[in-house]
Amino acid sequence: MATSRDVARVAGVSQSTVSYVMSGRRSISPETRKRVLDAIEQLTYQPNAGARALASQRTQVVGLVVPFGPAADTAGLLPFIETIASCARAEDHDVLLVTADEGAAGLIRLAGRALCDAIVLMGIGADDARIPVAATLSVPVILIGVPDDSAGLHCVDVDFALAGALAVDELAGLGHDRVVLIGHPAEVIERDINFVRRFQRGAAAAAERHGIGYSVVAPVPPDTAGAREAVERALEGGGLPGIVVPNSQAVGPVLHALVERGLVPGRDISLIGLCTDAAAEATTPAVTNVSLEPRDVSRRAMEILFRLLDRDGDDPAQLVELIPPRLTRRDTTLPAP
Amino acid sequence: MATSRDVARVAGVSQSTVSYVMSGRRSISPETRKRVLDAIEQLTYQPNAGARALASQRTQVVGLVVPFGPAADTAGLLPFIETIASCARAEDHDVLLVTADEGAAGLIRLAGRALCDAIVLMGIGADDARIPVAATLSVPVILIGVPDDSAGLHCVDVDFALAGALAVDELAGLGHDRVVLIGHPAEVIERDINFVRRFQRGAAAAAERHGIGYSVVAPVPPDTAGAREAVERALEGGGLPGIVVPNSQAVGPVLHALVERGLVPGRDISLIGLCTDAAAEATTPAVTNVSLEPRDVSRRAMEILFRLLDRDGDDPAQLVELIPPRLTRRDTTLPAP
DNA sequence: CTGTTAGCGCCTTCAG
DNA sequence: CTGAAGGCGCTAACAG
Repeated sequence: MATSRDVARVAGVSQSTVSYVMSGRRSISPETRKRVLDAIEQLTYQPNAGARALASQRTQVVGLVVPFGPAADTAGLLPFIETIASCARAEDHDVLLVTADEGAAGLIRLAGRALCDAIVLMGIGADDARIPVAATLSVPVILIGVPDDSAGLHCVDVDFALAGALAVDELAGLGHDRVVLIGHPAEVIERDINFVRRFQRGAAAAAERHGIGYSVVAPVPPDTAGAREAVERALEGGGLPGIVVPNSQAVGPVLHALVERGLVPGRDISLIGLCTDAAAEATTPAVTNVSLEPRDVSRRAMEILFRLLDRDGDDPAQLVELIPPRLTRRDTTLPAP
Repeated sequence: MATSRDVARVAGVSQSTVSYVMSGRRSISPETRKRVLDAIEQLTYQPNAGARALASQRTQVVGLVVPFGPAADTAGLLPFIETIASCARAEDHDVLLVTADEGAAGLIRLAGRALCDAIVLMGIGADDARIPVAATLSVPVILIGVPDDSAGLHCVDVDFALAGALAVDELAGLGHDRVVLIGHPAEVIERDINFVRRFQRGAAAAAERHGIGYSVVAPVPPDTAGAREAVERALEGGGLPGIVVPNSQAVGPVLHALVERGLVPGRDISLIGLCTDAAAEATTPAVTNVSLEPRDVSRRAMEILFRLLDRDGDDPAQLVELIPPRLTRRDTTLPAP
């Protein structure tokens, strides 16, 4: 495997000149520059990442801590990972994947061994033991998700309170005089992910504003039986509530359970899901949804992270950035009155 | 950040002794050993990954090339990634994630810059341009998936031919006199992933063995309309065929479309899906399935990879390893006659 | 504009 | 059983 010294020899220059040609950190005459580039091509030279990291103190790697394991959001994770990887590559960085089961130790390892220049931390709990550790690391950290106390770390997330409000506003506008949240799965509630509360708070506040009823059915196992029972309980209050399902997994089963009872969403009753647009379009019928956009959130997170890495760019002023979701009317809400 | 020299100074030994204590590559007296370990703890020393890689020529990193992008298997990927990450950690390695859109250049980068010691390559096409490149790299490569020509590289995959046979055997045993494959989505066929053909070949051969009819409906968009039309065409042949859906995404919609037509799977007709057990249990009703086990495949792939990395272990004899799937009877196949 | 030089932090042979 | 020393390949002062 060729080294920069080999390149230097072939090009008839000093090794440091090769380095400078590659980094562009000082001006090089067109001729030598060309000789070096030719030699690089001829030898198919590529710089050794370890050596470069050692000398420059920068790895060009972003550590990504993903919430795999039992409580993983079994599918919703991929768009995050994909977007983060592609944003990283766009800035000439790679992504080192670490699973959350290492806990805070994983963070310490990433930073302590200089495996990466920056860390993206996902699956944030309301009271996450990793946050205080993350705050002391020698590398910038961005959280995807918002803990109760972010300890001075930057966070990005969907504005779940707004999401709740959007859903309830829509249902109130359609004439429903009460709304029911067919809630999050047990595991999410147990892990005390903050967005559950944020969503519910936003929804409840909106309901109050509109002077309509508000209740929650949770937890809901995302299967047929769980959905049936949840629907049962949702309908108990009498009348025809507007239903909100803030749980991708449960949207399908809930739709099903309604149809089973002879209630056709979009004709007899309204249902709004909290899920990506792609997921919303895949159900039958397509569900009116408030969209989470993992790609937008990830992109913004990476923007902030790279701003943090550039010493000359100012730190983003806001510590917590909430990406506004949007509501898209599809086939499961009543026609406008 | 503490270095091994700091540790050496605190412990009152030479720097190389620190190194030997950590690697265990030569015997150290219990006392010095303890002094060193204490110093390490006191300084919370962690070795610098770049320096170690530079000196030892080993990065302790596995490169993972995933088929993100338009044609990604939108959810089925996660279990692979998760298992690969956890197997890597079990061998004290990390995972560097690279997306397939870099193509062969990504492989060259991974190996050429010494970013990793080994590569796992996923999303293998029947005639994949990356294979010949991968075969020339300076690091071991394992393919998850089987190309037409593996160029001497090791591969692991599900035994799709056996999967097809299992499904058809079961349907024949239940008395169906013809089977219909409601096939793979267009994108998979276009990319010419090998397993489509392998599955169909296995299924067709089994049908012939049993002397029953065999036909394929494809491509099938994994949505309601696509499923409806596919079911329509599947039923055209007359009688009640046994249906096989070798496409996780399509199982739900196809079930739906059948029910819409008044055909209850498990009572009026048989349907077998090709999907993970988890996915099979999540449908309504739970679908009899031939299971793909991404975790088993990934685990085996990592076993082989680490065998390839240990110079003393012999290379696995077989270049291509096919993991046998298994059929689990659930609620969408007719009771045994 | 270019070359020389001193490390970056660790591994590993060689001496003792 | 331990130390000293050279080098892994590159970056970034420091000299011209």
